[in-house]
Amino acid sequence: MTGNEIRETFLRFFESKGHRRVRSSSLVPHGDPTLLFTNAGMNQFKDVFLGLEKRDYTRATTAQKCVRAGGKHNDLENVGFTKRHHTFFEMLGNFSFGDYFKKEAIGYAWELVTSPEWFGIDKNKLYVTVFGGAEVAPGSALGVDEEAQGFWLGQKVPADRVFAIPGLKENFWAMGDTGPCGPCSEIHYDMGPEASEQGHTDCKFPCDCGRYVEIWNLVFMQFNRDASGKLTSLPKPCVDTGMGLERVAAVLQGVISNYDTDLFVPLMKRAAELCGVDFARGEKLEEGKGGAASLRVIADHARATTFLITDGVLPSNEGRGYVLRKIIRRAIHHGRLLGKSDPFFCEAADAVVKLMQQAYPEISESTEKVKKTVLAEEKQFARTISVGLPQLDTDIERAMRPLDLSKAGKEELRKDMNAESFKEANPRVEAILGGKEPPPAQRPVIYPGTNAYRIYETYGLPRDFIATVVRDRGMSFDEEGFDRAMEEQRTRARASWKGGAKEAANPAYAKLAETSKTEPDFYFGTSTKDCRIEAIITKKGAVNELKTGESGEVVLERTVIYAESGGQVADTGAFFDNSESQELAEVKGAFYPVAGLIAHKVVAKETLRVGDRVAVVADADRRARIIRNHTGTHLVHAALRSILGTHVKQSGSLNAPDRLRFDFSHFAHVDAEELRDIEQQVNDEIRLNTQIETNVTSLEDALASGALAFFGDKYPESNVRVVTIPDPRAARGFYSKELCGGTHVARVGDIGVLKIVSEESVAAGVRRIEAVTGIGALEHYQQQAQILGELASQLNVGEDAVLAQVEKLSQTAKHLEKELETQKRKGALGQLDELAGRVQLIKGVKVIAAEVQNVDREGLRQLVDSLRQKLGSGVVALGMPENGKVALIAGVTKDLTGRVHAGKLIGALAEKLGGKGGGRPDLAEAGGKDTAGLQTALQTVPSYIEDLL
RNA sequence: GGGCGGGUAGCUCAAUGGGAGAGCAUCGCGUUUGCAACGCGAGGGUUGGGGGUUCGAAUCCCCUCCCGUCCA
Repeated sequence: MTGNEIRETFLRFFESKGHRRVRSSSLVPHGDPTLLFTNAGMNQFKDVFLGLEKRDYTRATTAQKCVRAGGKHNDLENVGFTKRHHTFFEMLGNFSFGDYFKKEAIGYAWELVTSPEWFGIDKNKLYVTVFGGAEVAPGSALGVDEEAQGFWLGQKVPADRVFAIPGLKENFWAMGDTGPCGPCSEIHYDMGPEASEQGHTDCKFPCDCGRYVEIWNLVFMQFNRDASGKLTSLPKPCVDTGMGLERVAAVLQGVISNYDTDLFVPLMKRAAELCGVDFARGEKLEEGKGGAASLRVIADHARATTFLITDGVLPSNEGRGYVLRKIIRRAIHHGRLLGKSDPFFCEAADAVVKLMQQAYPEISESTEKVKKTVLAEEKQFARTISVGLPQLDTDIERAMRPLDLSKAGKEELRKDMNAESFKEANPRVEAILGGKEPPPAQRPVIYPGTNAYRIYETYGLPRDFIATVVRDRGMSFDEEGFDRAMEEQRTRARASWKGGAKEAANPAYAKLAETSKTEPDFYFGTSTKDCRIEAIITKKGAVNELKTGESGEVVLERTVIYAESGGQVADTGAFFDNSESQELAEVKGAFYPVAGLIAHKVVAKETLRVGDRVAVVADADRRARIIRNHTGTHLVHAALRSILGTHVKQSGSLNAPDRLRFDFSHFAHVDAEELRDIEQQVNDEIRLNTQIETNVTSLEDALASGALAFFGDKYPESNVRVVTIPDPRAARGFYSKELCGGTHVARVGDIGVLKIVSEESVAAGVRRIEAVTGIGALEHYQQQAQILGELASQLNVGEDAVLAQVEKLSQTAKHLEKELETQKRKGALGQLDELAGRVQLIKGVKVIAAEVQNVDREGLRQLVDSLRQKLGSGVVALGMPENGKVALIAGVTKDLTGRVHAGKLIGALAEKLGGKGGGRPDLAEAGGKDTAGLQTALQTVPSYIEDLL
C-alpha cells in the first residue's frame, strides 16, 4: 500500500463509521499563541474539546500536517540520524466530541489495523498498552484503566498482549496543567530483532530499543483537572487519536525505517540527483557521517520547507520564520557535506509537490513562491558564510599563534585580550605573562568553545560548519565549551524575558457559550430595537446588573455593533431605551470572547440589568468610513494580485475609520510605477460602480467558486460569507471575491476615491500598504495641497515651479559653499609669503612660529602644509583665535620628526594656553582658551626647540 | 524581549581620538584605424540619524533607525 493509499484508506474507513472528513488545518495555528506550529491532529479542535466552540458534527477524521521543530518538542537535531524523527509529518486521527468513547474507539482502531479488508496487519506482531495507574495529584490516585483493558480483551486481543503501564509519563495525556485530560491506550508493532538499535535479539515487549514501535495513540478525555490538581469526570468524554502516517507506512511496506517508505525514497533520490551523488551508494554510506544521513535530512527538510512556506511562513530571524530558516540552512549545510555548494535546495520543492499535491492541493499553487523563497535564502546564507568565514579564520589564526614573550609581543597579547577574543584564556595568559606559569612548549591545540560560540552567535556560521573548519586547520573543536557558552546565553535570554502575559478570555464566557449566541445584525443596518441583555460580565465574573458609571461587558441576543474581526475594527455606539429617548450606555467597542458570542465594552449611563431590552445604535458615520476602507482593502488586494502576481497573499489587514492597512507577502519593494498602476486599477473599478454581492454558502462551494481564503484563518464549514465585487469586463465576471465576515459598501462607487499613502517593509518578505478612501482621501489631498501651497509661497514661485526652484536653490547653496571654501583658502595662502619671511634659524633648523587671522582649521592645516613644503625642512607652529578660543597646529618635516615631535611641541604650547592637544610626529593639533596669551606663547617656540636640538 | 557584529563615494571596502581614502564604476583628456587595454585628470561624502565627552570624533559614551546573526 502506498503512503497516499494509506492516508486515503484511513479517512475512508472513518467516513464509513459516520465521521466527517475535515481538511487539515494550517501549520500556523490560528489564535493559539502557546503553539509555534500545529503539532497534532487535535490542535484545530482544541476549542471544541474545551466546550468553547460547537460544530455541526460530533465525529471527525483528519490527516493533519504537523511540524515539530523549535519550542518544547525540538527534534531538529535528530532528524536524519534516526529512523523516525521528522520535522514535518502527517498525523491521521479520528475524534469524538462527546459522542462515542472507549469501546467504539478501541473497536474501530482494532478493525482498521487488523481487518484484511483494511490494513490487515498481522495480529501476532501487535501489542497494546493501557494506563496502569498513577498519583495524578497529591493525595489522589487513579487506578488501572480496566475499562480500556476490558474492551481490548473484548476484541479478542490475547491477555498477554495487553500491558498496563503505570505512571503519568507514558499513558496519561493532558492538554495543560489544567483542563481536559485522561488515560491513553496505544498500539505497538513489533518490527523484529533487526530493528533493535541496541542489538537485542530476543527482548520482550515493552523494550525501548527501537524494535517495538508505537503506531497509534488513543486518548480518552475523561476528566477535567482544576488548579489544585483535582480531577472531576467530564459529562461528555471525548476521544482524540493519532496515528503517524510515516510509521504506519513503514509497517505496511515492510521496511524498518520511515525513510525507506515511498513517502521519502523519491525525495531522497531527487536530493541525490541535485547534489550529484549516487543514491545507491549514498545508502551504503550508513556507517559514515555523510551520505545517506544527509540525503534523509534534505528529504525531510524539503517537506517541511514546502509546507511551511505554503502556509505563509517566511524565513526570518525570530519566531516561526526563524525555525524555518534553521531548517532551510540545515538542509543547505547537508548539501555542502555532499559536495554541493551552489543553490540546489529550492529545486527539491518540485519533488515534494509531485509526491503530495494530491492530498494537499495548496502546495501545487505555491510551488513558485516556495522555490523563490528558498533560493533567496540560499543566496543569503552564502552571503552570511562569506562574511563569517574570514572572521572565523582570523580568530583561529590568532588562537593558534604561539605566545610571543618579547616586550612588544606581550603588549600585543594584552591588546588581544582586551578585544575579548581571549576571555577564556585570560587568567592563564596573565599568569604566563607575569612569569607565574611557564609558557607552553607548543601552540595551543584546542580552539576555545567560547570563541567558536562567539562566531556562531555573531555571524551565524552553523556549528557543524565551524567544527569542520577548525579541524581543517589542525585544531580540535571544543564541544563542551561551546555548549557551556550557549547555555550561558540561554539563561541570559530567559532572565531578561518578562513573560508574555496572555489574556485568557473570562471563564464566564465559556459557560455562556453553551446556552446563548449573539445574532449579528450589523450586515443590515446600524440601528435596531428590542435586544435582550443576555449577560453582563465584569472583572468579578457574570453579574446581574451594571450600575450607572460602571464599565463592563454586555452580551446581547443580537446587535448591530460590529465586533472586531477580520481586520475590521469594532463599531462604537450606544444603547438606548426602546423609544430611543434616553441613552442607557456608551458602547466603546465589541469583540468575540469565544466563537459566536459578541461582548460589548460599555460604560453604563443608567443601570443595566440582565433581561432588559434595549435599542442599539452604531455610529453610522464612523461605520461608513470603515466600510469604505474595508471594501477598498479588497480592491487593493485584487489589484496587487493582478499587477504583482498571484503569489501576493494577505498576511494581515486593518480597516479603521481613518485609513486602511494591508500587509501581504511579496519579495521586493513595490516601485512607484507599480503603485501608480495599482491605484489606477482600483480607481477604475470604483468608477464602474458595480453593486457588491454577498452570499452565504458552504466553505467548499465558496472555495470552488474561486473565492480567496487565507491560510491560518479559521472558517466555519458552512454559512461562510463571500463578498464579490463584480466586473462585467473580467473573464470570471468579478474583480474580487473573498471569504469575509466584514461589512462593505453597497456599490463600489461609494468609496469615492482610493489613494495609497505609503508602502513599506514590515518583515522579511512582507510589505505593507496604507491607503485612504472617500473623505479621508479628500482630507489627504487637501493637506498635500496646503503643504505645496505653503512651499510655493515661501519660495515665492508658482506651484508648478517649486521643484525647479528647490533644485536651483540647492545648487546655489552648494556653489556658494565651494566658493566660500576657495576664498578662505586664498585668504590663508595670501599670508603665506609674509609668514615664510618670518623664518628663524635655530641651530640650523628653520622654524616658523606665528599667529594668523581669518582662516578656519582646514585653512590652518593647509598653511602649515604649504609652509613645510616651502621650507623643505623645518618646523612650523601656527596659532589663531577662534570663537573666543585658540586653535593651534604644528607641522614638522619628515626628516626632523626624530628630533622634534610635533605632538609634544603642540602639547607644551597648548598647556600654556589652558588647553590640550596631540597628534602625529609630523602633524599635530591643539586648542586652548587663553587668546590673549597666544603671542607670548608662540614666542617661546624657538627656545623650546632649541632645548630639544 | 535580550546578546553580539555591522551601517564611510554609485558598488566593494580601508582609515591608533589629529589631513576622509583605495579599487571598481562614472565623466573629461590622451594613446589607438578601431576594439580591448593603458596613461593622465576630474566629479562624486550631512561617515545612517540625534545628543554627549573632547582643544579636536568616522573613531569614545548614550539614545534611535536599518541590515546581519544567535538565544527566548
